[in-house]
Amino acid sequence: MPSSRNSPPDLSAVTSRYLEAVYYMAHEGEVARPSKLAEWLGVQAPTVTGVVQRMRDRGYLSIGEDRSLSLTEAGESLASEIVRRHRVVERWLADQMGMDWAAADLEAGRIAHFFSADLVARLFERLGRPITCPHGNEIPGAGCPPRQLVCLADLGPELLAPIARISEVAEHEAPQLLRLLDREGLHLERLVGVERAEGAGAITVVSDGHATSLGLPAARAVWVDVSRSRPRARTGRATGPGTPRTRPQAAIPPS
Amino acid sequence: MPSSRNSPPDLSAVTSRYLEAVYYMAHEGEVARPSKLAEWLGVQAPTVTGVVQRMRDRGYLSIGEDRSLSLTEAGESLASEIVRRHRVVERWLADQMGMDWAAADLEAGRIAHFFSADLVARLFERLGRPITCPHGNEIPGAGCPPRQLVCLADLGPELLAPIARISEVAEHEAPQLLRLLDREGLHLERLVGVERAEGAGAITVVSDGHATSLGLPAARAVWVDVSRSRPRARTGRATGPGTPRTRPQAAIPPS
DNA sequence: CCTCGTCTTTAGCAATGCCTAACCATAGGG
DNA sequence: CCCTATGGTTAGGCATTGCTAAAGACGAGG
Repeated sequence: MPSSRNSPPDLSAVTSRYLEAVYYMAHEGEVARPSKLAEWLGVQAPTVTGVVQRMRDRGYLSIGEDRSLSLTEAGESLASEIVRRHRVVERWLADQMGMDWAAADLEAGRIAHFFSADLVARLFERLGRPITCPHGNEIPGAGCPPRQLVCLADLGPELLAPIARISEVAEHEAPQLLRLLDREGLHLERLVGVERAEGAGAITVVSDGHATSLGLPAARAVWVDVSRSRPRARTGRATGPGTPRTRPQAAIPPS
Repeated sequence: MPSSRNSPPDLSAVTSRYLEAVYYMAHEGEVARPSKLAEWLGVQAPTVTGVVQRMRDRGYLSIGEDRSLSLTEAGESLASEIVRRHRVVERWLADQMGMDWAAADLEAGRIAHFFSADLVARLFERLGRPITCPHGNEIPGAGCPPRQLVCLADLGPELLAPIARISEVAEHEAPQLLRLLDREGLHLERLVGVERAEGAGAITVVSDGHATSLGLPAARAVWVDVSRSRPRARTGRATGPGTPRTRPQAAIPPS
């Protein structure tokens, strides 16, 4: 029993990060490209070329005619396990270690790759089998019930709906957005509506009488669950039982 | 602000592990040698030569005439911070994640290097500022009160003393020892005494009427705190208040 | 003294992952 | 039609961390 180092190396941390990044982009409807990866990971373009080619040779992803990257079935399955780890660990950091979203996401991205499957399973159980990460992205395999997500940029003016998720990509690219949302009280589960001025390139988010202006990129990063929406009373009183489309929803954040 | 990768590389995980291993050996009175490191780390000897030379060139350790390795002041200080991380994380894994000692030690050794200082500090606080790792080794900088440790192989027959620590080196080299101790009820804080047969190469550990035979290597791995010892009643009744040298000590392990 | 075994180092190679410099290719603008 | 900007790749290094094979060093035994 001399060695334990000769086995074909599992996923390296770097490869895992590439898989994770491509997964996020693909699942947000973006086209994953080498340049985006380079920016996401903070490395130079040629580095990406090399790693991506190795990943292609190993069957984790394919490179399209137009240089777009898409995960193979094997890569997708590996990536979703990686994302699962990331989000479970992130949940722990945010819920039990008291870290803010941005810090928890960053730290989880660094350390989660090294956690054993056993430890992740224990964390998952002890956290009460959470179904999303702290900012609402689903934990793969955790049985998240179906949601109908619409970003604020696309939310019609006649609905109030609870904030359900902050895009992973936006969070990565603009962590200050998280701080803004926090300052403005726009937390998960908060019931919000949207108003638009003529071609202003921005929307106004209204919640409980408080209004906040968001630029379009930010408005595309915040998603509400319209399967739990209610019609919006234009007067500001939003609590009349007027045809609640689904179960009523408290406007206070949980716990 | 284009780059954040050009800075002089911090300690790599591998270098950290080398520092940690040398630290353990030095603090257990062993002479750290390349061959021991190779075994400890599960790599081949030439690999050790290379890494150790690099570490010497960077001023982390010095290589003696006789090939013995000793940490420099800088190396010692880095190592104690690494050990601190390891033991804090280990404590978390054992206390809150329900992992057994062997698994917690292994996992901590793999993941602790990647935890940010901030996260380690948060863990430390939330664990109630523990002063030792789960098997009694001091957490550097945690203010462990002074102890007078003696290994079972050296414990006189006239004393009962509480088990205070299981050697890190022994644990690494013979994890099955931990399972044995657990099976036999020899937990931390358990009051034990020792009996010897003539040159048997083994001792008998007696605790509360229960006796366990330990070989010498194992007997050298288990340490008791004689600053909390009491004289031993030869009859087997060990609970008379006969001149308790210090505060009395319950024989039950804590929670 | 020779030999064997153990420990260590040298030499040489490979995989990862990072970089810079330079080259290619394609899409627009003029 | 050319020129340039953008995005990629190729070429060529470098550091780290592993490996094997082989050589040196040293002590214990015959």
